Amino acid sequence: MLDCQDHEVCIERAMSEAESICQEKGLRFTDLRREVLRLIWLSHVPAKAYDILENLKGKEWSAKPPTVYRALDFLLETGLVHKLDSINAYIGRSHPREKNACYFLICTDCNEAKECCSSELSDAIELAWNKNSFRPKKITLEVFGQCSACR
Amino acid sequence: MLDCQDHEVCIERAMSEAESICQEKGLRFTDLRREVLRLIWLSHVPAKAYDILENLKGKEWSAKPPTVYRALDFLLETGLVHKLDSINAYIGRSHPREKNACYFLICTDCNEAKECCSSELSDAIELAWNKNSFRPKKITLEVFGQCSACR
DNA sequence: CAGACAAATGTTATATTATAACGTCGAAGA
DNA sequence: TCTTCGACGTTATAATATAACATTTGTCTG
Repeated sequence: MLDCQDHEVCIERAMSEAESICQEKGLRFTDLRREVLRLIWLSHVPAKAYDILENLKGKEWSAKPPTVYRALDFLLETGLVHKLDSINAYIGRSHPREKNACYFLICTDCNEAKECCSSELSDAIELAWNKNSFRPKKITLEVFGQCSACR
Repeated sequence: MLDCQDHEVCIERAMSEAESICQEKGLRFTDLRREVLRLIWLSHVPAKAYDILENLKGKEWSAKPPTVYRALDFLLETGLVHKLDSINAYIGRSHPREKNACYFLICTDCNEAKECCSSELSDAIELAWNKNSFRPKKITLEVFGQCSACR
């Protein structure tokens, strides 16, 4: 389900974009945060916190749960990753500078997740919520099904 | 945020509809399942599994986690409740006979959740996914924000 | 550069959410 | 009646996440 031609290139682009964003915002992109972000991008399926934790062990970090969760909090706040609530997993954000709400197609066969940022859809959603006189702050939209590769 | 005039009436309608549905489908609506469903409806905010567990204790049940989770599994499968993945909580389903996907507006102030079944919205979603040649099976759409009562 | 402060990380413990595995019992059908 | 299967009891543990406090490191200021 991956769209990119060369995932290595894709990861490097994401990493260097993260560098710039942190620099611009005056945030500290520490080795730990860098490594956690890289591990998330390296995974071809959304990464679970405790899997990241396992991957950190044996490297230079004293990896305990808070180690990972704090890095994840930073990455989420900075907009560098998304959390998929329905599966408790984390995925790299392809366009971290864009404010658009994103949606996810999660394949129940191969477990890959595709990030979608159709504004067409977010417009429909905004409209529907306005009718309910509800002021949306955060949208969780996760669709489970079968991706084209798995049909 | 509750729409109903008299929540007691609302609960009784939900309970008796659940009775009919189980009878029609030949499913056993046991006392435990009945009580768990009632506890979910009694809560004015989405009910957490371990809160339900606490409420079962002191009644006639030997309440352990599996007691509750098994009842919840039954209610979910039978379509009598929804699970809100983003907050790990359960809410009664207002129209258990309808197949429509439902969406939720969750107020970050009062914690109440409103169930919405706008087909307009689900159509927009279906369409968008079709463009991605993705075959949806289950949709999780949960919107956090401020409800009209809390403005 | 020293000192002070804040932010990041280390560490220990525990909270919260959920399921596996196996035993017992009773309702419903053969 | 027998038997079978589903529901529930019970014990244990897995999986996800955070609280609270200690220590280290980076940065700013003088």
